[in-house]
Formats: sequence, C-alpha cells, structure tokens
Amino acid sequence: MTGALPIERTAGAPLFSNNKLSVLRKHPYFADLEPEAFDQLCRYAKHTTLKRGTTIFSKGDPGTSLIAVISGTVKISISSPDGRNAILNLIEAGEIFGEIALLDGLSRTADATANTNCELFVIDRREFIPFVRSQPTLAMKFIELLCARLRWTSDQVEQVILQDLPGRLASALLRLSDKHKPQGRTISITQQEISEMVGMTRESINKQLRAWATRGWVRLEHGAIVVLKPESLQALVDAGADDGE
Amino acid sequence: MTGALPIERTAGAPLFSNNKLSVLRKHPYFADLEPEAFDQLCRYAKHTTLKRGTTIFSKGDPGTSLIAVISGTVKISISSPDGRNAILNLIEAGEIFGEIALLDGLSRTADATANTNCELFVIDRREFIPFVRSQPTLAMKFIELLCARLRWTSDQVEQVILQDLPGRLASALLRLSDKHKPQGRTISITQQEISEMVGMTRESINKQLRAWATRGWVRLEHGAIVVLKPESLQALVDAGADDGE
DNA sequence: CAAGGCCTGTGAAACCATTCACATCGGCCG
DNA sequence: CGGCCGATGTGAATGGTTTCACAGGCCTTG
Repeated sequence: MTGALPIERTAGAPLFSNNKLSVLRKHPYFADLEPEAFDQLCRYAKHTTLKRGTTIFSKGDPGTSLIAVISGTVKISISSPDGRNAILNLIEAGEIFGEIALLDGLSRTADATANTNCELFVIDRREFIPFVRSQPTLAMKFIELLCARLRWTSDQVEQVILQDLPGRLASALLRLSDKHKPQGRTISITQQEISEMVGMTRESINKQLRAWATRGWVRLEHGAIVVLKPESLQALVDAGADDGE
Repeated sequence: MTGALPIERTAGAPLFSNNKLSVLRKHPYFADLEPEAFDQLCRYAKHTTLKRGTTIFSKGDPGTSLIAVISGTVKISISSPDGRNAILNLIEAGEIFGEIALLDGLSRTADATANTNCELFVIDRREFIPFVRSQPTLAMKFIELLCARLRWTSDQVEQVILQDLPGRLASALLRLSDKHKPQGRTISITQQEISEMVGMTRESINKQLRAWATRGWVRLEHGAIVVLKPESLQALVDAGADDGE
C-alpha cells in the first residue's frame, strides 16, 4: 500500500522509469535476480501506454520482445477465418508475456491486444538467447514460467475436451478467481470474454451463470462475476458431467 | 544398423546400456551437450521395458524423473471422473517426456501409459534443478523443449475451441502426419485414439473419415490412416467451419 | 443530458454430435 | 483352425448448443 521501497537508482537508466521499473523488480520473476543482470535486462526496456483495443502483436509476427504489464490487462487470443475467436489467457498487471517467440526465435503463437487501457514495458532484445544463457538464475525463472504456462494451457485442453458446458464454466471461474485472489472473489470479466475462453456462446454462458446465480453460487454484476460458493463449483467439476442439480 | 558409434565408456556406467545410451546421445536435446554433462545426467538412468498398457505415472504423482522413449510409444492422457479420457500427446521413440513436474517440482500434470510395448530410460534426479542450473546448454535445451510443448498445446486449444469436427480432425491428422513424416503419410493410430485426441466420439470420427475416404482424401486401414491429400485437409482447416463440400 | 454502444437477459427453432444398438471385419492365441 | 476381442462401420433417436431475434440496462462520450 504505502512504504516507498528502497530501490537503488540504476546508473544510466532514465529517471522517469525508475519507479516503473520497481514494479518489475518486485515481481517474482525478477525479484531474486542479481542487480546487474536486472539492469542489463532493462537497458532495452521502453515504457509505453496503449489504449484499449490496440494490437500489440499478431500471430505469425517475428517476436523479439518480452512484454511486462505495469497496469491494465492484455488479452492473448487467436481468431479463426470465420470470425470466431478464442481467448487463451488474460495477462494482468505484474505479469509478463510474449516469452515463447522470444525464447525459441520463432513466430508469435497468438495475438496480443490491450484489453483495457494499459501501461507496458517492452523489453526488446534480439540477442536474448545468449543473455539468458549467461544468467542461470534468469534461465531458471523462465523455465518456471514456461512450466506454469504449460500447466495453465494443459488445464484448458483438459477442460475443453473432457467437460461439458457447466464443468468448463465452473473450471474457468475457479481458475480466474485463483488469479484474482487478492481482489477477493470478484472476477472482472465480461460474459463475452468468458465465452471465448471456454469456447461456447455468450448466450449459453449467460443462461448457466443465471441458473447458478439463483442458487446463490455466484453474483452477477456489470462486467464482473463474484464467486460466492467456490466449493459448489469445485464439486461440480470433480463430479464430472452434471449441471449440479 | 551397423557402425558402432565411438561412444566413450562412462566410468561406472553399466556396460549393457552403452548402445542404448547412444540413442539418447544422438537425440537433438542432448547432441550438443558437453560429454561430462551428458555422463552426469545419465549416471542416474535406468533402463526399463514395459508391456502395453502399463502405467508409467499418474496425474498428481510427485515427479522426480525424466523419461526418454527408446522404442515404442507412450500415451500422455487425462481422464475425467465419468470415464471419458483425453489424449494430450503421443510420445514416440527418440522423444522425452515428464519434464514439467521434474523442472518445477510440482505434481505430474497427466497420466503416462505405455501405448505399445516399450523400452524406456528413466532418469531419476531429485537434485535436478541445481544440475540444470549448472549447465547452461542443458537449460537452454529445456527452454526449447518447453516452448515446443507450449506451441503444441496452444495449437490444441486453438483447434478444440475454434474448429468444428471436420476442422479438428483435419488438424489432428496433419499434425500427426507431420510427426510421422519419415514413415510416409501413414499414421498408425486407431480411430478410438484419434477421437480421444480431438475430443469427439469414435462414431463421429468414423463417419467423417469415411466421407473423406470416398473422396480419396484419406485411405483407412486397420489401425492406421493414410493421408492422401494433405492439401485438401489443410484447405479445409484454413477455410474455417465447413466440412469441405 | 442525450445518444449510442457495449453488456446483459431470454425465448423459440434448427442443427449437429452424442448415445445406443447392432453388424462386420481383422488378428491373435490357444 | 475356431473363438474372442478389439477395431471399424452404420442407422435412428435423443438432447444439448447454437443461431437468431429482440429487450432492457449500464456507462461513456460528445
């Protein structure tokens, strides 16, 4: 809340970004990195502000940058030729994204767009591989990050293939409320967005949510969902195909 | 076949496994690793033979081992409480699996079972993290591997969410025939297995395959599928929802 | 504050995959 | 070489989702 952190000034780093960089510095991925390594990493960092809806990169682009979200949220999605689109992840303040193409040197696997107005740090490093190679701590952090992503994505596959609509929706809500734990059980997301995360239509999602709302499992607000009985949702997921009553 | 590789004997390593280890040594993941590092890695390797159907590990188990497939194929899958199950990947000879739990120290994310009789190398290392940390080349290899897995899994999410049955099936066939490229365009897989990879019933898959077979796009054999016109399948995927005629 | 645009809420009809119930075929094994 | 079991091939009925067509509500913007 309060409490200005004792972040030491980086020689040569522009003054304006110092307190912004501290956000990165506090981040679990970078927290226990040696100061010099962190400085080297940030030497190529550019601070940017984007308006909601702006495209950050598109699937297929070559990727030479890693992006950290300072504020706002970024949508990672894919769209099909016939207009449907799928949300793979929502990146919140304090998280980073775009690491895959940067690390393996291939093209971006998905589209990234600003889902709200947001503030970003773009770390552009064409020579990223040798840099990571020289920093075992950083390499291990990326390994952790990739593992976490893999777990997230595998979960998504699992649910989309194995579960029916209620199950998928329940899983998605639980996963999202986990991420938002600090903010209580309120998930800031539209029903449209959720529908694109689980791969069903907004209408179907709405009807299911409504059914749960009358049972007191969730409360629906404008642009947000409050999970009131995570246990009930979890039970539904564990039980397999069944809408819970 | 012939040509004994000039693999130097590892002091202390059992003689019997030397030619087996050469399979690992030739593998892209380990090929350009320093000899001492490779030896260290293999010091904990155990050679095993399993019969079809044997469980290698289950979702939720603690994971302290990395497994390399010498021959046969291993099925990575997940099952739901109500009996349905989903195949996430099929690991073929020359590939490795089980890296996630080993690297992040958490539990296994899926079940692994021998899909055919197979020969494995189990590399058990509880102190794996410090080991990887001390070997930048190995760390980079794992980063590459994780990126590749992430691309594979994201593709799967994309297809399951965005595409309809024909699209998913076509994508799956194309991805599988890519992996089997050396063996021609014949994919050794049952329709049951494919149905579990794309998340639809065997009956639906069979009907679609049959429709394509009459058009000459594929040929169905017992326990195998031959892709005759990958272009047609690809066109169908690119075109979006549409069964191709 | 008035307007327009997203977000939510709902119902009826159409559609497509599942489910269920068999029949055939191919291989493996005793 | 029979028998069995796993794999394939089909059809009819069922049911859950999508599609389509609107109606309010909330919030932002001029």
